[in-house]
Amino acid sequence: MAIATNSDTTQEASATHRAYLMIRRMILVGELAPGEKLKIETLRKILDMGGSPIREALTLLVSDLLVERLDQRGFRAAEISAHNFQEILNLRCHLEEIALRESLREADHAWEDRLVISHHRMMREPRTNVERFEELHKAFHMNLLSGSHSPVLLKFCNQLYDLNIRYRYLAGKDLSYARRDIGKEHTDIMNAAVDRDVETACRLLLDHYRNTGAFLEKHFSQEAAE
Amino acid sequence: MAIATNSDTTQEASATHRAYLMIRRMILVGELAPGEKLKIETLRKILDMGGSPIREALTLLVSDLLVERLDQRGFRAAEISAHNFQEILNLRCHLEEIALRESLREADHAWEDRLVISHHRMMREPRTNVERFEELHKAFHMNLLSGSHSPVLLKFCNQLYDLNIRYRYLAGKDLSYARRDIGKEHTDIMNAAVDRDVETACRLLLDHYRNTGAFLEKHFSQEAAE
DNA sequence: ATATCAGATAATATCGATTTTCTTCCAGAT
DNA sequence: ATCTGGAAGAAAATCGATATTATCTGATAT
Repeated sequence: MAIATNSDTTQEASATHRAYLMIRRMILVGELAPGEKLKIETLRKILDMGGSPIREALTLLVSDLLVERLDQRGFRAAEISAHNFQEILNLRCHLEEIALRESLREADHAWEDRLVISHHRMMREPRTNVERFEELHKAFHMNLLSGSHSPVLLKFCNQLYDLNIRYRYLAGKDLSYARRDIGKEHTDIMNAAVDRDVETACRLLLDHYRNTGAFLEKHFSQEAAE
Repeated sequence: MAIATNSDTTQEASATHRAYLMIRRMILVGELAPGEKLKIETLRKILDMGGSPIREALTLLVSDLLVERLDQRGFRAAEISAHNFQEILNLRCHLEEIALRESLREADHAWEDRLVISHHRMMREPRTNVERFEELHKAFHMNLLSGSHSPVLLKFCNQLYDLNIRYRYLAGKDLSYARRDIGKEHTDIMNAAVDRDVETACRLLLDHYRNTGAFLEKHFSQEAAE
């Protein structure tokens, strides 16, 4: 749940956890394509470990909805679809609004600090390292909600965030933030949140998501038409 | 996702799936107490299989929030708390309302058939076999939402349903339906749903949950006071 | 030509054993 | 008396091998 700020998490911890992080990353950024068969043997060679941690990592990813399990025929990267994209976007808007309202209601001093810091870090990060920026971007959005005392709700939001970001990667790393002034949007959201202006914060947050959503949707339609 | 109507699912399928169903059941009905350590070796003997399927089943249950994984110290049944109970109840109300509205918006003929049938089966079932009744009860509630074309949302509702039912079992099998006319409540909900009366259906459904919630809450407080 | 079946092949699922990691408990030092 | 260090034991995590199950291929029958 915690958003790691340094990325060498991959070195330590258990084989299962390493496998989980690496496979998850590969699916999110599209190195493993949607629908692609995930063979244990292949992954074993890539990750250099036994089958058990691989299987366990894949099992974890199944419940993240990033991997699908086929009866007794192994695993594959989850399929994508325009419908699924819309569903994720829609659910995210619903759940994050609930979480944001609760977060602002419960928010304390520590929450405000976390929010400001993560905003600052995100703004300072150059867009050159896309994955690094996305990590900070996610941290900011999750911190926005982190005042909420609903771990389950936060878990759902976290999951949906990842599912969504995957579509963003698949649409192409470069074009994601081309047009809009993303920086200002984030700052406005943060300010409304810090002011505890619930209605404005919710409106801005949902607009933020829906705009990105509409943008990506357009991209997918173009792609489908080609 | 499909609600099995016959319960001998336990015999067929993979070892992993059997382990999953059995451990899940044991946690839901309270045979495995909240916080209880789930040792692989112990479960191996009980379920008579190797460690791998057990681990995999436990991993699946972690994402159902029915099992907690402790760093490198194995698994245990998820803890319970009044706060967690309230969170589940609250989230359920939010999510099921979203799902019900969508379900009624999209509902077709097949949905209506499913709903009526599952209602009928639930009403016919004697309360003597609690687990069997709970299965049908769940099927009814899930069918209510099943018109929705949001598999992710339905998955969340399904998960939350299980988390909630666990508290009901823990509160004591007998007293769950003591006072209210549960039958009528369900029938009223179904009728409003079939009439596509969205507002009434939502109101009745949420009242239904909140009443049961308040009842259980009272029970837990009493228990805590003892 | 198409469909069906059997054998061969490949991949998964599962097991039993090994390695690693935590926990406990006791001796010795402060 | 309390704290620290370090074995011994228990448990989890992981590996390599085996048993199962699905898939592919080609031959035969329709």
